Amino acid sequence: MMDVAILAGVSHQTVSRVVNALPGVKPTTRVRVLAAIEQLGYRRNSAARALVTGRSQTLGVVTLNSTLYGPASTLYGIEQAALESKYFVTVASLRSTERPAVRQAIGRLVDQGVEGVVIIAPLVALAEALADLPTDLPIVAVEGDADADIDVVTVGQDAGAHAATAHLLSLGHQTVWHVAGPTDWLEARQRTAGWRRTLEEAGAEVPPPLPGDWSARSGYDAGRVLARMPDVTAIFAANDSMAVGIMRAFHEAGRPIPGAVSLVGFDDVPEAAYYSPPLTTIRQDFGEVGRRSLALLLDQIEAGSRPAQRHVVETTLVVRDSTASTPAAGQPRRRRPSR
Amino acid sequence: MMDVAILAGVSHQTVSRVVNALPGVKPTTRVRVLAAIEQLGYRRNSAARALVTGRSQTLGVVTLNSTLYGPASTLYGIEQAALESKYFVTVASLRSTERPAVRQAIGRLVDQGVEGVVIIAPLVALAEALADLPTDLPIVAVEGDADADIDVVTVGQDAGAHAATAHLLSLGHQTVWHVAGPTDWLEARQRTAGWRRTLEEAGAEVPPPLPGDWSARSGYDAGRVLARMPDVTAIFAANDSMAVGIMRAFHEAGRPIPGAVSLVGFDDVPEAAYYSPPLTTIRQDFGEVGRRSLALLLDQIEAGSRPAQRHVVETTLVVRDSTASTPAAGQPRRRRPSR
DNA sequence: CGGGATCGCGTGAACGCTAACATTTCGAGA
DNA sequence: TCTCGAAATGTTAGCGTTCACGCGATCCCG
Repeated sequence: MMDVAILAGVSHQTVSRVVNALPGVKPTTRVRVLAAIEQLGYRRNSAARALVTGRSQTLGVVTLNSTLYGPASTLYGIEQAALESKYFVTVASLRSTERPAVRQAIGRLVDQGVEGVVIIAPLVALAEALADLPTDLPIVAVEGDADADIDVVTVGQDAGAHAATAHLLSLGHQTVWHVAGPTDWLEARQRTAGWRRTLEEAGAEVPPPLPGDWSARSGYDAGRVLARMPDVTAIFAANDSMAVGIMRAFHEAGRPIPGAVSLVGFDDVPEAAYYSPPLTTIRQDFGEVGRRSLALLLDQIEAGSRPAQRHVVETTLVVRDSTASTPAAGQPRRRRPSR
Repeated sequence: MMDVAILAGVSHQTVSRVVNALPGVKPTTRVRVLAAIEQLGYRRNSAARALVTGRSQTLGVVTLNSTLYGPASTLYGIEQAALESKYFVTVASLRSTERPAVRQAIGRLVDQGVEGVVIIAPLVALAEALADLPTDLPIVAVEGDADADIDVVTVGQDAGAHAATAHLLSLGHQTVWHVAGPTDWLEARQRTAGWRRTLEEAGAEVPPPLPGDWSARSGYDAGRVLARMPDVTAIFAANDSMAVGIMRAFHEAGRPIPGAVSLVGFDDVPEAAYYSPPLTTIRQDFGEVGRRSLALLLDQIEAGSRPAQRHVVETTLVVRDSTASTPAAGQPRRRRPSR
């Protein structure tokens, strides 16, 4: 910066004013400084700036497994929104779902000097892990516990699960079976709860949910069990990947979907419209989740402490071909993928 | 730090020595300092440290669309490896595939003070964009151009495409059709090239490749075209998502896979084993790509300038049920997903 | 028992920038 | 022409570390 100042024949402070676009610099000197900057290829040192201003222009994102469609999409949404607001995003992946792992990840980010953190780790254990955290650190939890005293952006899991279950019931199914996600994920619990509530309200029998871990493999395992049970006519899978496994298992068992069994997934991954059959599912707007999270986080950073807020991003039921009315209406509809 | 020093009755420099685990501190004073740190909840300021050391402990990752399975997995691999080496990872997504967008993204990261950059943006335009970059910035390109004078970690696209095509030919197919990825992606070009080479070497006819954009939708569109052509018996899709769309189109057309047509994908996404039919595909080890990229980058940072290196991560052909010998051998095999 | 090597720790400066204040320059009105 | 205030620019200090020294205490060996 000093070099630029000398070359432009001004003081370093004036250079600072120019690079920060502060007022009070005569246009002629401004261009002179700009020219010097250009000539020397000067870039301001962010570390020095962060040191003196106390702001790093960096946000942290803690994510459990950024390979899954949901977290990856949310991360993408956050990053795009951060770009708009001139913030950087640094990521920290969790190695386990244990409480110390969460603390450690956040600790790492704090050490690096992030101004705030978004946690995309919808774990039950998270609420506890957040308890013993520096309270002055702005935090937003995606899919976090509503009871915790922090900002939360959440997807309408309950409403989504309700929509899925009600859709199946409205098609005439006596009840709906459920292949659940891992029980230490809040989303999984909420989807299960929404499913159960809907069945109870409809006076339908509530069969035991089958355990899954989001993977197609676990869906397949659950599907093999369900395919052996002749009275199963409707299934709500807690995500699309498991639905794929279920479809596979039923295909192998010779029980057509939706001919014999109707199936609803959750997520609406980009491929969902092209599965065989095209999958009826609950669409989540992950991009919106990312944007809202960031907005909330920036608001906290600006405004300082304030009452915790809670945003809900609603889901959409996307009806495709994996659901049909019962009793099986003869030949399955065959139509082109809708989307 | 000064507060800690005073509380422990030492100088700030001794505190620095303790937090950096440098030798030359008597064990008794070390514990005293540690106690003071604990008591005051001291954390060292990374900005100050970065300012004086000139090292930010931060790496940048430029990615095109971190929602796709490949980039997301690679990013995950890089982050995990960076964690091992005590580095942070900040991400910068590209908004377009244009050359200035790449420069801008890297510029952003440099402004933030990253020590090196991994570019996961296998674009043809990338090689050019890299040309006018600060040469002293350590860079590794994932799937970058081999001709460029930078480190490259690449997947054996050509070998993978060869394996896929040769597998189909070995099953007795006269030739293999190809649904390609976007032409501005290097990977897409290389897969197409490997496919073409294999056909030519085998003396098979080379049909025109159909264009795609990685999405299931584009695969479906291509599949609808191919399904109308009775002489098509084997297809190589440039990724698994497009293969899903192709499967859908053939299903609708009443042409069974693998009964009438054999299909091979590329990537081996986690769901591939559970599609209907389970998809024969080329597995890519994205985690390994991430690890290697990071190793190369750290090596550059340590060693300074050195001749550009080139690493190839090989692929594996995973044979499942979407491929069969021709002429169609009657009933398709039905077996449980392998994986 | 003396002297040099080693150990343990402290002092001062510097990293590159911005905030706060001080100073100069300039134009307008009396 | 002089005065005065606003605009433009400069000066100084300090952000929290680490680095390069320096200095006294301790140790070992002849």
